[in-house]
Amino acid sequence: MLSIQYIRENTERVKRDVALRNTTAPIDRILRLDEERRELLQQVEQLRNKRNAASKVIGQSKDPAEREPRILEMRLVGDEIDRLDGRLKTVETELNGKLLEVPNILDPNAPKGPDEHSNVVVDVVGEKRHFGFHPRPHWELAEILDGIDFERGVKMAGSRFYVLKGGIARLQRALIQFYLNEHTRDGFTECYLPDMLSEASLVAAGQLPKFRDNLYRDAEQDYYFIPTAEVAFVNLYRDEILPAGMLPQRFVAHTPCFRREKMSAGRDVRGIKRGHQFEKVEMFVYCEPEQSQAELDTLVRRARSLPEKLGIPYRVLELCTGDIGFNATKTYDIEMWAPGQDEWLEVSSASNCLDFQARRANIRFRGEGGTRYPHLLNASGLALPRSVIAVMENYQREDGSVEVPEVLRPYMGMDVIEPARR
RNA sequence: GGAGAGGUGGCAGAGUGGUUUAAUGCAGCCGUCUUGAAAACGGCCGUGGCGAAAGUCACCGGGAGUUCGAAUCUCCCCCUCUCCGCCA
Repeated sequence: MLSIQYIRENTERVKRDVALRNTTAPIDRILRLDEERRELLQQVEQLRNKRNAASKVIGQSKDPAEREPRILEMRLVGDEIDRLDGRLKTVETELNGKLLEVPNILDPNAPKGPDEHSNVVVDVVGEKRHFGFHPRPHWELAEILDGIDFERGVKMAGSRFYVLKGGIARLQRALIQFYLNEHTRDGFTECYLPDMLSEASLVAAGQLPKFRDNLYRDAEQDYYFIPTAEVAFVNLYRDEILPAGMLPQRFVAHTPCFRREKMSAGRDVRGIKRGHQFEKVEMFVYCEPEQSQAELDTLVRRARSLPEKLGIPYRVLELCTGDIGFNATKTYDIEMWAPGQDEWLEVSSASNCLDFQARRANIRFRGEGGTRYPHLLNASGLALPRSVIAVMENYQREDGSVEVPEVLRPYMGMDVIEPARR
């Protein structure tokens, strides 16, 4: 969240950024509540001070004639404190609730625009392969390879669920291994994380209260299924003050992700591009504020190195103000080319969230200039089922077999995923 | 799931209604002494809110209550540990 001080002192900037995001936030209401809160706070504290002093005198005196009148007086002061404090609590509760609805400020250099159509392509890398035949979408390849069982996935769980089999299941595992090894080799610490987190953790990471509709949760207990490992990483150091010299901290994890999405009937219905459950390898960085821009650049560079090593064409997008997520100030997307579907697939989103999540999660560090909020960044590296799609569609051969990219062969133990024998 | 014991500052550990603005020790920082270091001695040594400042208020796992006054008493919840049961 933004600090109330920041909103108070930079009201115009905050309002402008909310508008640029093409959303709304109760800024004026927040400012009024803040004013009321400070007024009540001063009154309550003045009365408390009075009571504390009187209570001390009462405690030191043994003489009932001196004690009784003071006790009676303080009883009244106590009632007044209760009354004002009750109002204060009400005001604070509403204020804090409203503050959680305000999105992060935007990087001033972010391209302006109302929605994803205004995102800017900043780089396109790699030659789209020329096929001597009409390239198939991955679901057709999957049929030839007997690699994805859509019908039984639906039978077991419902629409948008599937089963990966044989070489394709192995391909996904190989990609996970490859990605994790790339990151751990360069010093990222691998983590195995909880896939279910408490409500407090979802609030801290910025998923709640605004995005409740997108989350799965346990019906009886306080467990939410993570929509991304980012949520877990934000909470790793929740309510902590990190010792001096500990930053930066760079992590990576492979987790499943669960997202409750309103699936529109005609869109992305085929294949494994979009589901309620998918795998992802996620990078996450805690750093000092001065370093976050450089860390974001590094994360983007890392993410784009992966399609490069896989030999798959990709492009880099800089998200416009209307498409940048609630928590982020600046975001780059990486999209892999999928020739069978004839579209670009988003496989990574790299965001700098500044101190927005650190503040929500109450994470600080000791550094020069005292105790401060670190900056938090996240980047996929990369999303799995879409990587699987990209490999299948880019490396397909006319008979429907799929060549295994060079870098994955040690993990696959094979050079080609062959068609199933009928 | 059952029974029991606990949760106090970076760590250890006092404190069961009022001179506690949480004792004391360790660790840490500054200084004195010293050629230097150690030791000794002195000082500092949690987080946040409000306030121009002086200052003040809050925080002893979380919440509610009793009281003029709560770390301390009552209730609810969370978590940790030990034993038992179950389980991968």
